[in-house]
Amino acid sequence: MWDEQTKAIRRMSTAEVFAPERAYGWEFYQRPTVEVAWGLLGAVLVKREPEGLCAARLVELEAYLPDGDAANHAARGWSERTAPMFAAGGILYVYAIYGRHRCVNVVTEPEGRPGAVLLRAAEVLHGEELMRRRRGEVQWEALCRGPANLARAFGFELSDNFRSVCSAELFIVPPPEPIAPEAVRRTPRIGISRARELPLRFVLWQSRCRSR
DNA sequence: GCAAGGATCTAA
DNA sequence: TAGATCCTTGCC
Repeated sequence: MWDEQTKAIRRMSTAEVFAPERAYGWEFYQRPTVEVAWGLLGAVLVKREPEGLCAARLVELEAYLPDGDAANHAARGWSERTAPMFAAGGILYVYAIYGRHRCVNVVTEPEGRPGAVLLRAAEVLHGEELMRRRRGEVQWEALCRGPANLARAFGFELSDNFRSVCSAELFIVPPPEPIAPEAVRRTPRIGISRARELPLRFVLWQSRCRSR
């Protein structure tokens, strides 16, 4: 069940898809969170490290807004944990949840406005072997399915807080072609108790890597 | 269906 | 400083 864009992107060469010069810059992230979320859907997260290159196409995201969003960790103001969200967009906010897990967000909006986009699922394009070393023997579809699984496959840790997503080692490349709005389904966010009604989860519905 | 388990927040 | 909470996962 491949959609056309997934097929297209898998045909492209490593150099075409994973070039840092094609990546989003600071100005992209320092905009309203929902706009950034739209721009990140179908985009490719790339992480270069000594052990190898990891790349995956983002297919499921959640927006956490700076205003009127009780589910945002930063809704009750600044804290040590949420400090990255108050910085200018274009860095990571990583937090621990339920003991063993990590969740990775891309910080949005200008400095002082705590917005973020949670990375919930992605289709692996490169680095499958390295990800399996971290995740164990799971199917390709499941490598980056679910926020904590994505974080683990990419090797993100709490120490990656404040890390730039506009560097040569970590960046996000826009989709080769615009995402058709009808390919996207918006739903309430997963696992939250407050602000359940807001349709801030964005899913490329055809993807076999979206969470269930 | 629910336990595991760590960091953080809140109330005291 | 104790107790609750939490943007989850995988095993029962």
